[in-house]
Amino acid sequence: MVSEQKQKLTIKQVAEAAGVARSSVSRAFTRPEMLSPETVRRVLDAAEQLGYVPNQTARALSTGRHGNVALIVPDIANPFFPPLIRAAQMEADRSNFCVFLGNSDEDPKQEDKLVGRFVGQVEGLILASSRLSDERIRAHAAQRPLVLINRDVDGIPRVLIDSGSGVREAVAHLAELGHQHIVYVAGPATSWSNKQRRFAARKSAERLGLKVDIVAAIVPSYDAGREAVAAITATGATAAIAFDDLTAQGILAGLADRNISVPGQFGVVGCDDVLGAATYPSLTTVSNRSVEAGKAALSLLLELLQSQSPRDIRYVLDTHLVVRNTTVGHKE
Amino acid sequence: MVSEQKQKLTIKQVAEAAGVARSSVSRAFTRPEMLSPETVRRVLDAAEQLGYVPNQTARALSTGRHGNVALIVPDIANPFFPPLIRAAQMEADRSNFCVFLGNSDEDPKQEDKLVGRFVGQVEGLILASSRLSDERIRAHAAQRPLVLINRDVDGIPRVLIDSGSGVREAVAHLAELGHQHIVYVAGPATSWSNKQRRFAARKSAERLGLKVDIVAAIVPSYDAGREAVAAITATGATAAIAFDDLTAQGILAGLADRNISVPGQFGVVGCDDVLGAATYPSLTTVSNRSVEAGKAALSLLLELLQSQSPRDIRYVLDTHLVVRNTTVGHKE
DNA sequence: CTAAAGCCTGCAACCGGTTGCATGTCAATG
DNA sequence: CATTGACATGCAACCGGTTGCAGGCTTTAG
Repeated sequence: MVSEQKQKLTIKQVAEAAGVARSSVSRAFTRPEMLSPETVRRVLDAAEQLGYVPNQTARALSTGRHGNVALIVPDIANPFFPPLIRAAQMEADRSNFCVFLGNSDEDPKQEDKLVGRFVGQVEGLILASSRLSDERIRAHAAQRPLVLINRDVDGIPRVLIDSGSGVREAVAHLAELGHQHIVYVAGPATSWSNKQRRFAARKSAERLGLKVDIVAAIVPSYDAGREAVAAITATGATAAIAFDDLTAQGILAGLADRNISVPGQFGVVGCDDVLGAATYPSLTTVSNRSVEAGKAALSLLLELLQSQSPRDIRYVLDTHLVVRNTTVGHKE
Repeated sequence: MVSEQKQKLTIKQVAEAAGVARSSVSRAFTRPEMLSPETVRRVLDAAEQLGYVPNQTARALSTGRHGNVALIVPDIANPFFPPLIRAAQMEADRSNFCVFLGNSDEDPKQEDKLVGRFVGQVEGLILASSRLSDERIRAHAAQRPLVLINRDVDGIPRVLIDSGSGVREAVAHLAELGHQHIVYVAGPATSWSNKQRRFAARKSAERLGLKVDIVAAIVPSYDAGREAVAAITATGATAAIAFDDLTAQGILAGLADRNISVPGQFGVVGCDDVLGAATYPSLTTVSNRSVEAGKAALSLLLELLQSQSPRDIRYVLDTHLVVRNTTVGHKE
């Protein structure tokens, strides 16, 4: 029976109950092979009986291992992240790690502040789509093992979702459909993914002889996409590739406001495939590997914690175009 | 200049640099009013110059305050939770608290395990839509301040989103439209919200003289909703109220598969308003107060940590029906 | 001018574990 | 039978702060 004590259970009471030294109790938990099986059993029994559970904080203080990691994302509410967070969290769980979650709100200052708050209590951190400067990232990485997701900084272990491949497929797809002038609706300037997508769009459009314009949406959101439509139509393009699905969804709404039919008069492609087929028309988009990315980043971090090998790791996941109904007509 | 030292900075070095005792350094940070302004400045300068930052773990060990709270949800990827998590996290942030995030995966065992893992490192916990038994919740609440979201256990501080009010409005709305037989598509059996919604649906349907059937979807998800459609149509009802928007969205898909038009032949109402107007037709649903709930729960918890007053708090947020196009025709 | 009252600051114990080293026991070995 | 070594356990220092208490110095009151 676990008695409802006032939380006063320390290693000392267990030691007394089992008739051994405090150190033996400690070892019974952490290195039982050092003790005789008989002693281990006696200690464990006493602990069980008292309802003792080792104090994680005290342990962390003397060993330096907290069993915690931190994960910082720009916006939890952006549907790209929850599956990633979930995957990371479950992976951490398998190794009995706890994860701190931070929301930087797309703000480098806030992100910096969060890192500072977390760093003293974790063994390592993961920054997803970090908005920090390379310099700050390097500074933090010097303090603690650090893994990046969707951010490419030399020498820092990173997991990258290569949306370039999917975007190239998207451009080719649009070209095949006869579009000759497209627009890329950009996301946050500090976003690595955005740079990558913009570059891929421009590059492959040029190669295929398409004209391409860039329109900025700054913050990736439904509203930003909706507002960007004025600028988009002003370019005279006949199709848009948006930084992400949320933006694309906003664009769809903006086009509907103007009675421009999709895909008839205008084609739209998203990125990240976070909406499933839930939009109307269902969104053609670039597939997402966020679950794998979250899982990979976490296990990479744990691996780094084990072997202090500071190898330069760059793990890339490629993507593909998922064709739905915002580029090609349905039911025709 | 912050030198790139090996993390060896302790209170001791600062004490030496400033020419004071360790205790004075400690006080300079925690209770400057106890020291002469001159000393405080000297210590802070030295600390600044060395790049010293107090060790949170050591501090937690002696004070018992970790500055951490834990938040456990059944499924991060369920769009109901991210805004709630985000709100909670930002509220914690305002008080310099760090938040551990746990994903119970809808599994009581897992939830229990997570609580156990977190409890040693946090000052308090928040369980959102807990799947634990009342008994377990009480046991945990006895150890640490604990706030529930969408779970009503006597004596445990709780924040409840009263979807009952919105569901009643939904039933009235359907009755007004002429529906005489509706079905409630249920969610997880252990979910308080589910019980509440089912009860409200049944009760107000009876009062208005509608026939009501219950169909189970068990796990709230798109797929579950889609699969439930067979059972739904089998009842002969002409409208459904789903446990949540995800389920409702699945139902829309299932109905489309069967070429049943919405809202013409069948009416659908969701709950939680997590999809905005993104479905097609846009979903009539019950509004959600998850952001407020997250924020309220966190600040309630922090408040409890301050004043050890074990009052019985029950904070209720009411909801309303948001009428869109899955119940009444659009463009007519 | 002396005593009482503050105000600062340092000492040392403490939070609850972990771990290097020393000690003691017992069996294997020469 | 004495020596060596393996093994099990205890001692005490340490992780990096916090805090009750006491002492020294200055200020205020008598």
